[in-house]
Amino acid sequence: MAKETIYVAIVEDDREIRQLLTLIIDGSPGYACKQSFNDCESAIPAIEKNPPDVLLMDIDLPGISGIEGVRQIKEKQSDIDCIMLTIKEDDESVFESICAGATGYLVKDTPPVALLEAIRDVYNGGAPMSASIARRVIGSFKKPAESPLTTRETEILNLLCDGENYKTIADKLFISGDTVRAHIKNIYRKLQVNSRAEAVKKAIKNRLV
Amino acid sequence: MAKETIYVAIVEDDREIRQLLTLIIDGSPGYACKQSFNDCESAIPAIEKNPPDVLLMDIDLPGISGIEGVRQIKEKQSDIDCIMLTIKEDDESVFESICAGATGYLVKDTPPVALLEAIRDVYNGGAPMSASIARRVIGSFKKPAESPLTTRETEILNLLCDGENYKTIADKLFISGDTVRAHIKNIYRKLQVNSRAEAVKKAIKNRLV
DNA sequence: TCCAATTTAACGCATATGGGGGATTGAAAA
DNA sequence: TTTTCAATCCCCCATATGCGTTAAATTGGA
Repeated sequence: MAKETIYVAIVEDDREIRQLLTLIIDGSPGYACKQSFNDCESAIPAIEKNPPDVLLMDIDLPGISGIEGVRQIKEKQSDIDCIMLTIKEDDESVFESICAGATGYLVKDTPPVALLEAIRDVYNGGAPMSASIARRVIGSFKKPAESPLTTRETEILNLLCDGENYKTIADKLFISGDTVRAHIKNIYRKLQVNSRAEAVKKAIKNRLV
Repeated sequence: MAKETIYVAIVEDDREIRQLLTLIIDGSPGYACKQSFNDCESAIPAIEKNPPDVLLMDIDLPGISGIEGVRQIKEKQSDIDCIMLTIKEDDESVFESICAGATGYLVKDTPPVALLEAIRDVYNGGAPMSASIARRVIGSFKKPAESPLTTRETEILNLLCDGENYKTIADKLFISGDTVRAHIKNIYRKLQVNSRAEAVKKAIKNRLV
């Protein structure tokens, strides 16, 4: 399995980096750089005609961004594994890329051997990420330690998120509807919202539920 | 930096695996197995007194589960990096573990060298994951390709999630309030909900917004 | 070219919701 | 001991919401 050649395509606007990447890939047995491009505009139609196994995509490109490029390519050719190359690893770029369909995310100073490993990894069904990026992704799942809400309020917020109305919440908690209303008023005040929809949104986004 | 010794603790109920892990770790320069335990009940107080750098936690334990164990340990000692060891890699276990505070997630047949790498990686701020698990985590960010909603409905759903009322939605889209209501009825039918709260919840959870 | 889906629009009605006010109890903190 | 806060309960009221029903214009395929 590790013997077959993985075909790679590169989209990178810096000529030196592009040539360096091509050299690394073509110079390693089991890897071949099929195509390389300056920008998404030329890459997208060419890749559609001649799809690689793995695509290395620079995130910062003139014209169509790497993120948008991945989005368009994955739309049509979901079987191509895309690895983003980046210098900036700010949250937005990382998560936007992932949402767009990227399966790997490497910082540009990744050493050649790690780059080749990442290509192999993504080809074999993995999702290679630089250490700090993996930590960031994992971290986005953790719920914030402290909530401004009391336990009772959190309990009610949960039922609120399920679309229960005041009466059914009251019945489930064995309290009066007016008490439920009182709690909900406090919840809204603490979350700084003034409707159920906003409360639900904030609750889910902030992982209060 | 790579010279200092990383102190590891192990919680694993299978005696053979536990001894094997201990041997691997203690037999490798730069690693030391500080403590090992059968179960969380004995591990939690001991770890609190004598905290390791990295904790290897079996997910399937009698009594307190590995996930719950990590939750309790991270509550008090958030600086300990926890790596889950597992045979099952079903979605619930993976995501529950991550939410509980685990930063790494390895399948049990991970080769010794990869295990040591993972320990080093997590110690250096990474988040080591087996290939299939990383892919799963990344995959959870991708929005489902097809939504049952039309573009107009999605547009309205977005405003709905922001807590806008019918009138303001109507104004923003330059249509009548009744039309907004009509769209929302269709949205509710397609999402199989019957309140705004449920719609918002489903929209966010299914990444329709 | 015609059908199906989408988008637009309207009316009536029962109920849920959100905002305002005020009050009591018990427990925990200062 | 006093005071704060959580949790409980009550009232009024304007408006938003959800449901049923109907129907036009538009659009995109088949």
